[in-house]
Amino acid sequence: MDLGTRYTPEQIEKKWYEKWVERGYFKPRGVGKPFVIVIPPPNVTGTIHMGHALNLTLQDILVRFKRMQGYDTLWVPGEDHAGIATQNAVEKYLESQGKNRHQLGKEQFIKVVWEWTTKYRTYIREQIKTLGASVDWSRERFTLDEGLSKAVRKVFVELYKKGLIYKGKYMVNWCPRCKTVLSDEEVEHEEKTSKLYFIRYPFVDGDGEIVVATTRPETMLGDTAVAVNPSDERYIKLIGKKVLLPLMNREIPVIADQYVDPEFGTGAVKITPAHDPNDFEVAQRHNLPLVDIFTDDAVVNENGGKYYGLDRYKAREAVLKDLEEQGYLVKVEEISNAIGYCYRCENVVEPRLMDQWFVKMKPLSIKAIEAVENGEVKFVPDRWKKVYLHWMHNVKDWCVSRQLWWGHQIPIWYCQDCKEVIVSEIDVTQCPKCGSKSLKQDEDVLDTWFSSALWPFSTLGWPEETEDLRKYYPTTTLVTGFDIIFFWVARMIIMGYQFMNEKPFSDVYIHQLIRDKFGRRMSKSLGNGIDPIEMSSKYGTDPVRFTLAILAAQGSDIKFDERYFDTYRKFANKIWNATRFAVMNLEGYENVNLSSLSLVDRWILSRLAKTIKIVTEALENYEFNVAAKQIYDFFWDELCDWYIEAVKPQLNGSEKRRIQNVLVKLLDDSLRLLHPFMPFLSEELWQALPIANESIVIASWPQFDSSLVDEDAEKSFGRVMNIVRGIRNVKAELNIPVRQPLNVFVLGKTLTDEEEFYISKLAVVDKVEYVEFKPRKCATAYVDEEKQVFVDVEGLDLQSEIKRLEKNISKLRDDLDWNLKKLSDRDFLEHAPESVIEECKQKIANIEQRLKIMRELLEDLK
RNA sequence: GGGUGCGUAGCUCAGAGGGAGAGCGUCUGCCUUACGAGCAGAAGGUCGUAGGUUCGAGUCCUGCCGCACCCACCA
Repeated sequence: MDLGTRYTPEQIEKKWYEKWVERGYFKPRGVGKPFVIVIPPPNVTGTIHMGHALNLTLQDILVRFKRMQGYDTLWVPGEDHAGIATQNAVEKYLESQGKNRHQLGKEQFIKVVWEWTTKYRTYIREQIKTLGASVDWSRERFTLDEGLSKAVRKVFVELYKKGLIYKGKYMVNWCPRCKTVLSDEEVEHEEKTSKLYFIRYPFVDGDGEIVVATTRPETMLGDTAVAVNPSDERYIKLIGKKVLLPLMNREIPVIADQYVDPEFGTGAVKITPAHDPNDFEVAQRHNLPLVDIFTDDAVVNENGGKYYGLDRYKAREAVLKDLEEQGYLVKVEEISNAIGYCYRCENVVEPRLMDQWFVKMKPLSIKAIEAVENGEVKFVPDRWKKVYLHWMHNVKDWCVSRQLWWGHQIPIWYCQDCKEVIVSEIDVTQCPKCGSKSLKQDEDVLDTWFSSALWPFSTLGWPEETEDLRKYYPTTTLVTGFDIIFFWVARMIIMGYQFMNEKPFSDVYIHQLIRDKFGRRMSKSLGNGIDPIEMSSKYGTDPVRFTLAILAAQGSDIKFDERYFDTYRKFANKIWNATRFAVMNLEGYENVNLSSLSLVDRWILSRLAKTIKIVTEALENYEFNVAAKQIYDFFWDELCDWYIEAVKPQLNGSEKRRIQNVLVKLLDDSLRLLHPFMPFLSEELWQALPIANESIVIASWPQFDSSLVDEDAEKSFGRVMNIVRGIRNVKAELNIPVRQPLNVFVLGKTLTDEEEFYISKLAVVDKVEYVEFKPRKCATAYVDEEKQVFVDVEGLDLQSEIKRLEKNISKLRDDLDWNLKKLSDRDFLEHAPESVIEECKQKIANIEQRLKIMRELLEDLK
């Protein structure tokens, strides 16, 4: 194969993916221990963003790693119908066409959404492929496909029959823009400075007034009481009196309720039962009437008197204006309070009293709590366990009905004649009680997360008892971001135990969220998003993946800068060229055993063995960054900068054959280690190696071979590296061109032939001479207790050399002092472990020896 | 009001009990039998702050100061 001088991702990435799919590599082998991941299904609203890219990359790294290790790996792909999000996206699209969903009607609208969905699913699929994700496309699912819809209905019906789903009238979160209720999790709270208005409510009997404080003056239109704390001395006498509600001229009572905090505001609260959860509860306790003043788009309704028809903000202005004019507004203060926003459209959520469907969570949470507490389901990093448990312990009933058109319609039918409520997994056409055919299905659909909660088993075929379900449930690992722990992870655990009687997965790896370089969330509105597909075509998919992996430390977010990609594109190029160099030199390669290894061979193979160990262990512990860093350092610093450089001079000699073998082994194993991170590049280059077979995708993972660990070689070559660095340093600091060959004198125990050889080549040395006395007028390159290395510099500037030596001596002396101090400390000697003390003594001996030598050298110069 | 995470080189971040690391940036050299997307060398840090534990603390504990996020029905 002919490798060009540059790494060109666009040329190598196109050709492999389809080949891999065609050959069925991404399907489970069917033998071995299963390793199963279900993808967090992307929403069909649009495109994949950087967070998906991170998510997909980490999953793919695990899957490819496990596949190479011989597991029966399965990664199930799919997409989520994403109820509100998709409906909103399509509505926006319609709007751009000058239409709205009501004009189309429900049936037609849903048709449009399906077309949209089909289009975006195709698009998302392409992006997942672009990123190289080794998912099994033959098992792709969609949360609204037939099988999953069946699962949803079955779950609903069963929960209903067990009394775990009920319908009831409660205070819910209403989004006036999306015109649907939301679960508590779907409301995002943000701390804002608001105005606190103090309003005068005069007593009916004309005897004074009571002042209430509120942030929402417009809701006074629906006030049905004023509440004070029963123990509040100031107001005790007023309890039971009636005030005249300003603007509305309604009489409402002053009541006493523990809920009121005497410290806040005036200690008197206006009670608007239909528009505030607390007020609602107060009203329940005191049998107060409810006055709903808003329509479903948060416009004042007919209960709002003259304000009828104004939206909530206009109404607020109008109410304030009138209050002020009529002298009811006492004062305005600024306070900070949390305001709830719809997580899909960012409009302010309106609390509303409505009849909705709920899932009773408490009984369902018991197993889900137990499982995480006893480690059956493990969070990584484990601090998320606390977050999960805190939520689960305080879980409230889950409002699951949505007033949307896009989603799983609730499988409940109401008989129009006998009012019977029928729950059924299949469509009902006749009332089982009265036989009437006049039935109406509940209009609402289910929360999109209801179907997501079933994902780990519904995708494997449940409720059918499929082979896949039997074999691949429970799944192994879930990889996701912390932003959906409550929405998704928690509910999957609940449903897994409820319907499969088993956990949905063993490990939950929670990765970071990707933010922009200023730490802000990437979003369309900020325009700060970085498109992974664009990055992929700009830098290559492999560099993008590697970048994401090496940034994936177990922190809580990644501040992202596009420049990172450049670093790892360079790395890819480095790998490309190192392999190219090797391949260029593999003339007449024959696969023979590694034998009679040279020093540098033994050194690099020892390093390789350790690298394999570190990378394997890191991946097993989800330490993606550690694994990636190890590969990077090993490949670049050790393999390229030292091994290949050391071996170059021998490539045309008699050593060639051995070096070829070592090089091939190094590249073979390195590319295998690299494969989960850079699948395309590793495949392309691996195919250029003489030992390649079908595909690196199905090649085996390198095994740690302890027999290759060679501490002597590491020590010996380590010294070679230090001496080489010393000589290079002399050259650099004394302005001698690196390539200029110089003579080197070695005093003390001689170097081995091999050491001498590598030093000569790597440091560009003309001649190494062993001497019995210190040579004069030479620069000191290296000194240890056994060896001293000097560089013969023509016209050595004594002053610079003295300076160099003095600098080194002073460093060494500090070093020595530190160690001496330690060793003279009785406490240290008593408490520190023997090995540490021994090490300290060793150091002192070494330093003293070196110091002595260097002082002599200095004297000599002076 | 509770909780979590983070303050380490100019920038972005690793490191989690035995004398501080990387990438980018900066400075100095270099056409060297793959790679200038490269090679060699160097400068740069009392590891936010004050205490504590320990023979020994970026590393463990506590307080404080900053930053970010999550949860919570005080209008």
